[in-house]
This record gives sequence, C-alpha cells and structure tokens, in this order.
Amino acid sequence: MEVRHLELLRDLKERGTLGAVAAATYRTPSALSQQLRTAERELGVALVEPASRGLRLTWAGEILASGADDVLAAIARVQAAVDAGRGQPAGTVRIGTLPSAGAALLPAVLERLAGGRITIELEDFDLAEADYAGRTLDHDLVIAHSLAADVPLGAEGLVSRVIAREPIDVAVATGHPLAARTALEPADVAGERWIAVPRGFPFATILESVEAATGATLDRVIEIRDNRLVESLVSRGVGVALLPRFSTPRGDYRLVPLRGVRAVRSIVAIGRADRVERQAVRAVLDLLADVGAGLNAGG
Amino acid sequence: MEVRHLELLRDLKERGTLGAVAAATYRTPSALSQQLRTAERELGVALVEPASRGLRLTWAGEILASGADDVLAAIARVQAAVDAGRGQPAGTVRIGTLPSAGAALLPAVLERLAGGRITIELEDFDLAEADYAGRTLDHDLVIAHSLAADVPLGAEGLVSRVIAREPIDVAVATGHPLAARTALEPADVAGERWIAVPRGFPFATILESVEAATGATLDRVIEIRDNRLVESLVSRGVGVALLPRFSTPRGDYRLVPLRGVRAVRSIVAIGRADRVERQAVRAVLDLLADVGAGLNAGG
DNA sequence: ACTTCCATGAAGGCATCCTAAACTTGCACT
DNA sequence: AGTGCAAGTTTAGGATGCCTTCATGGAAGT
Repeated sequence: MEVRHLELLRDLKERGTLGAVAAATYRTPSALSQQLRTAERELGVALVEPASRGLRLTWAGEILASGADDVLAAIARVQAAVDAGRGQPAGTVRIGTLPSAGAALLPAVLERLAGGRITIELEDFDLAEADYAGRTLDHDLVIAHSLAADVPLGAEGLVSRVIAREPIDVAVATGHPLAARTALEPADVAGERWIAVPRGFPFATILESVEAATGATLDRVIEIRDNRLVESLVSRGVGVALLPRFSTPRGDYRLVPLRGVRAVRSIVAIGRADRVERQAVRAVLDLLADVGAGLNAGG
Repeated sequence: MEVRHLELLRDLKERGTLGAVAAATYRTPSALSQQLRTAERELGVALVEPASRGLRLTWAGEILASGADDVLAAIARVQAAVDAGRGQPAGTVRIGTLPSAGAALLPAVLERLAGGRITIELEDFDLAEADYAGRTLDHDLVIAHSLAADVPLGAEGLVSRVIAREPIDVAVATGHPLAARTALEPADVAGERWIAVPRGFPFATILESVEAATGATLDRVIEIRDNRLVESLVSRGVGVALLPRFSTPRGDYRLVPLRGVRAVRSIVAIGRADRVERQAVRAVLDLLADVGAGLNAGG
C-alpha cells in the first residue's frame, strides 16, 4: 500500500484517463500503466478495468482513490508542522482565478506579500461555475464564485472559504433614465434591452430570476461573456447588463443595486485539503479572506 | 516528505538506536543512516543529532516521528477498507502475551479461529507491567495486564481494550487451616508465610496493600516470578501465595478470594493504531474480548 | 476503412536503495 | 592512559525498480 499508488488512483479518478494524469505529472502513460499493475499485484485486487476507450475504477480502486485524500492530508499536516517550526512560510503558491475577482483581490494580496518569502504563480480563466473545482488539480488555490450558495458546484469535497460576497448590480449608461435611481426592482428593468451572458454562465441565473419575478421574457440583444466587452457596450448605450460591483472599473455608466431578487455572488477560494495544509498556502488564503472582508466593508 | 522517512523516525524514537531499528526492519544501520541524510536534505532541516553514543531527535525529528502515527493509521484504514471489501479477513496476526493470560485465553481463540484464513504467530514473555507497551513494536497485539488501572503503564498512546478483569486469589495448600474459608481478609493472611514476587513485578502491589491495611510486614520466605513454581511450592505447604484465578490450574491447593484490598488485575490487549486497523487484527481482538467476557462470566 | 485516442507490452537507461567493509567517535572499564 | 565495545558514518558496488522509447492492439468517431 504505497502512497504513490493512492495518489495515482485519485488522479485517475479525477482526470479520467491515464494520458491526462501522465501529462499532469510529467510522465508517460506507460509508466502509470505499469504502476497500476504493480499496485494490483501487491494488493491482489483489480483496481481498474477497461471501459470503452479508457479505464474505469473498480470498487477497490474507488476505495484507494477516496482514501488517498486522508493519507495525503495527514502527510501535508506533518509537512506544515515542520514548516511552522521553521519560521516564516515560504515557497510558491499557485493561484488560479476568475478574472474579475482576481483583479479586485490580487493587487492588494501581492502588495501585502511583498518582502516575504512567498511567491505567487497566477493563471486566470473564465469558466462555468462547476468547472472551477477541477482546476484545483493544477493550482493550490482557485478563486471561484458561486451564484446560488457559498460553495461552488462541484467543490463539495474541497476546502472552501468565502472571501467576499459581491453584489451584482445593473449597469446602465450615464445618460440612461434609470441611471439616477439608487436601486432597481425587477419590474424596473424587465422592459430594458439586455446585454446578457450565455445560459449556464455567471449571472445567467439572475436574469432568469428577473424573468421569473416579472413573468416577462427579457430582450437579450446579445450574449457575450467578457465583462470588459460588456462594459464598453453598456457605455455606448447598447443596453443594460449585470456587472459585479467590486471588480468593475468606473466608466460611462453607473452601477445600480438590484433588489427583489438574489443578486449577489460569493467569491470563494477553494483548494484540495492536502494543498491547503501548506503554511504558505494557508497564509495566502488568510490574506485573501482579509482583503475580501475589506471589500465587503469598504466598497 | 516520504512515508518511509516518517516510519524511520518513529521507529528510531521508539527503539532508541539505529541498530535496533535496523535489526527490527532487517536492514543495516548504514542504510538507515543514509535514509536519514536523504530525508534531511529533502526537508532542509536536521532531524537527528549525536548524543553521547547514539542519536537524539531534533525538534523537527520529533514532529515527523509523532506525525507518522497519523499517516500510517490513515494508510492502514485504506488497507482495512480494501480487506473489508474482499470478504473474510486473512493473514498472520502476531500476538505477544504474558504467559498466564495466554494460557487462559488463547486455546479458545485458536479453536474458534480454526477453519478461517487467519493464522496466529505467538510469543510469550514475562515482564514488568510497563514493559509490555514496547512489545507492540514487534507484535500486532500484546496481551498485557495492569494492576492499578485499565491501561498498562506506558501504553497511554496505544489502542487498548480490556479483555477481562481477573481476581487475584490467595492460594493455600489443601490441608491448610485457611483452605476451607470462602473468603479472606488482609488480617487473616498477614501472619502467614508468603511466597512472594520481587518488588515491581505483578502482584507485588497487592502484597504491599495487605501490609498497608494491617500494619504488619509480611514474612516473605522466598521471592520468585514463575507461577508454575509458585504453585508447586504452595502445594508442598511452603507458604501461601497470590495467584490469578483464571490462569492457575487445579492442584493440591485452593484459591480463596481476598477481600478488603484491590486484588484484581485487568487483562488488556494493546496495540499500535495502524496495526489494529487491519481487519484480521481487529477480528482477533474482538475474539479475545469475547473469550475474556466468557471468563468473567463463567469462571 | 481510416484516423484518432487510449491503454499495454518489451527493452534499456538511470536513479536509488541496500549491503559490505573500513573508519570514527564516545563511553566504560582496567 | 590504554583497551574494548557500542553506535553511527562513509565509500564503493550491486540489485532493484521506476521511467522512457518504441511498437502493438482495441474502440470510437468520421
């Protein structure tokens, strides 16, 4: 029963194919195939079985895969204890983030990290809510968001921490009649022309709530994802749109709070238990939470 | 941070010297010395330091040593889950036991194990109470006893389970005036000639309790350890002695209960957490507890 | 039928873990 | 002080085992 094998099974379960695991761990599929054989020989049980083009875990494989988390977390705790005894946390923390939240949070984080021995490796990606969880395989921390709850879809088994709750406002061009309002109800905006996001993407559920609350079908003049593009279209008066309050820069538009429907997203940092045990990762997570609390308090 | 290194540090802490660990794991001290270096290089911390003739763990070494238990237990749980999924527990269970309790318990255990796929490897040793804990390094289960409590001295960090509580009776030769009594008080036996055990060995504390209760100093005509020898001396009328009720065979003497002082020992099975996770070990432990309960109930 | 994707198998390179033997250090005993 | 012993370390060399390369065989999709 070797940790290497537990890790392999876990990765295989998560990534699906030997090739994917091989790429992620900088080895060849052949190596992993041989490791699987070795593990099966040592345990005397089949761990995988062929399934269509790839592999499927057997019941024993599932047991190892799920047990791996406990074992790796225990090892990580020991490592963390050693790091703690040695003084300041150090090392590289790999962060993956959705762009808008990253823009709002990371400058302050990097600033406060300056001078320390922690370095940050950053990647950003714009995904559907449920896809952020998978990125924790490649990053120590992933800054995701959740529209309906405080844990993003698919992140149930992971460590998660709410960094901030960010209101989603209605962006209207400066000259627009609604721009002077201090708050809007669904009925106020049901007749507007909307710059929307595709179904399944962030904020789409809020638009659907507006439709549910008013009974109307919104006039979606265009569906795009990139917030920068949305901002410029709103500025030109093409329509109104939903934009997150903290991570939208000033421009020729105003952000007006939307009341009467749940119009808020949770910015959540998620990560694998074993990764989060690392002192450096934990320190960054604490910092994120602190900066996030500042957003909620200060605006 | 490799499990092999954690295990090495744990063993080193327990056994004290590299040589002892090497002997126990069928390797040479040289191999272990090299492993220690490798671990120190990988962690960037000193794990051991020379101390008089041997080694002492540094703070970092202590952290690894104590963290090892968690990690190994987590691994053992995974193994146990696989075993459980595979059906009947199997394998070899190594038991160490104090002779008297072994004689009382193990025949029934072996009988009920017959036909199964568990084999027992048995060793017996007669030790002071505090020395049994150390034997869990070499055996999966150790049957020890505790005179004052339900956990033997030194077994605090181990898994322990009380198998039986065995009264310690006064053995008197058949023709002796006290042989007809159904119970004895300290005052009844304070004036007898005693076949005693050396100080620090089993039952010595009971004799001291008798002295404390009566104020007398017992007449210790001889001090020996082996119960078989004690039995034969009692039979010849050399004196009276303390003997455990369940594990003393019939002979030319009677066992008379002693009242007024705590005259009972707990038969306790102890073992390391990671070892006890094994299905087969757990099965044997359950069996021991069951047989032990039968002793207490039936006599 | 062809291509693509995925897993597997054999052969060989290379790291690493271990043993053996000689050396060093510290303690105890005379 | 000298000897002996116990424990750890060092070096060299051998065996094991992990991984890569290259080649093979199925299973889907086009």
